[in-house]
Amino acid sequence: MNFNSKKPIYLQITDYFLNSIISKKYNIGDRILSVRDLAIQLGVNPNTVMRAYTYLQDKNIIFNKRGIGYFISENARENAIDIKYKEFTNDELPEVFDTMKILGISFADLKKLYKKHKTKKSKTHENK
Amino acid sequence: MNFNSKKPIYLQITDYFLNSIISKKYNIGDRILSVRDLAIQLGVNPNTVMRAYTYLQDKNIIFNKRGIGYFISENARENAIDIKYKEFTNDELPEVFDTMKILGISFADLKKLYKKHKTKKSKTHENK
Amino acid sequence: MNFNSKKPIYLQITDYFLNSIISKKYNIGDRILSVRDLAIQLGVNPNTVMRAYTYLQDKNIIFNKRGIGYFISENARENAIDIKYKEFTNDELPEVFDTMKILGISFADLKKLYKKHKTKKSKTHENK
Amino acid sequence: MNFNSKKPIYLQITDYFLNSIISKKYNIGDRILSVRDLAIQLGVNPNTVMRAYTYLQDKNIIFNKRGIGYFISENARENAIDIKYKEFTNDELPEVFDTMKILGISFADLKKLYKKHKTKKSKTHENK
DNA sequence: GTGGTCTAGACCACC
DNA sequence: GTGGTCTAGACCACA
Repeated sequence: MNFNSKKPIYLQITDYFLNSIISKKYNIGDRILSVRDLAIQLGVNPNTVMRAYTYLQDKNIIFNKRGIGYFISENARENAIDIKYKEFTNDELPEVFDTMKILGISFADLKKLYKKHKTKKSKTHENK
Repeated sequence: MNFNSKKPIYLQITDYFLNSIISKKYNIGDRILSVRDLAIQLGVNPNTVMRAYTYLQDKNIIFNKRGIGYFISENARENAIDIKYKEFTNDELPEVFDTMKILGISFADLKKLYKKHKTKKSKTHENK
Repeated sequence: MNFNSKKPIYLQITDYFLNSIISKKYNIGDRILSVRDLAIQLGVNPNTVMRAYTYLQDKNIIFNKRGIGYFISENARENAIDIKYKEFTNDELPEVFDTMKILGISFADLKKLYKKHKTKKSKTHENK
Repeated sequence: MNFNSKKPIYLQITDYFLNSIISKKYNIGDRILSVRDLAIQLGVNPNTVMRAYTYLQDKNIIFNKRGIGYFISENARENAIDIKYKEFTNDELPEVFDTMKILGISFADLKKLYKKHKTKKSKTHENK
């Protein structure tokens, strides 16, 4: 993870977990890194990681076993998808659609931009 | 304008001007409200309005006649469109497309959401 | 406020606000002390207060006006009552009832303890 | 025993013994499971069980015969009741009564909640 | 070893 | 002036 200056680090951490859970990199019951260890690995203060974990626990994505660590919750994937989807439809999309209207961008235009984006992505993959 | 959104107020103000200029509510040479007056009208700190005006002046959207006021610049519309478009393709869209991928939302799904958004909007208009 | 060693300080702060809102010491729209000021007044670190405020904002008890401060939310009282009531019936009460059963304390006994508690309270008030 | 509750595990274990002794599931002189065995049975760290046993020994509920094991003490039941009762009247009850006052819950309301709690309990038993 | 709370203090964006 | 994020580091309870 290399941090995007824009978003707070702790939210980038939560995002990493949400995405990883959705794409099944983490599965129910998996233990995740301890607060300290993840902090060291990310070169970040434990408080920052703690903040991310607290958020995820609040949203029922992870849970804590006392003195042992944090684990992926039962319905983590469903909850993660739910959070992401709400964010998407309530925050991201309306903004995009409004901008489209103002700029006079049609849905057909959007499709072109979509294809361009996909090819760009795949190229960056090739270069690795 | 909703000042409790996540977006800084001064950016919401600049956005209002960008949009208004693009949709020709303001035209070249028009005088806009003084910092003071707009601040009062919006119930906002004059510093905040000042910041928006400075931003717009920086981007050649408005210009200042000392002691007289702020006016819409020559190429305001072109510049506004340019700013908006860059923001759209560089910041908003990639984020949206990435989220789509993670959530497994197809472009066809997006179209449905687009239509839903349009009908919702028009309904709110009718109700006014 | 003088802090109970048992409960975390930040939760005692949230509790103070919940109780104050329920008993109408704070009303909708009231501004509450700034993070810094409350921290100073309580002799506590601003982070601790911040934590309490973040919690209350999450629960829709208070909201933030950018750069201005925190204010009591629209439905603060309802939400506060809801939180307290759930805590009461889900956490506190079952424990009490279970203990009663184990110790063989009847509901009539409980009433006596209730009256005793009330008279004790009123006495402490008289002594002030 | 639910080890994810807010209560420390070692206290949940002591509670189990206190309750069992009060309800005469354990009697004077009975040997209880070794630290090791109980730890295995509960899927818990031996240190945690040890802590519970130390606590109980401190309170004269159990005693240790070196090299042999832990046994129920002479006045275990009286002591257990004493501990529970003090905890009940000094800690649990005042909290409950205070919350009642804040929420405007009368003693009559409490009775309703009491009845509801009893019927709920008996139903869960039936379903087993 | 684990997390949870807290302090002291910094820096930043925003109003 | 306001809050928001972050660091560094401490201390504690718990397993």
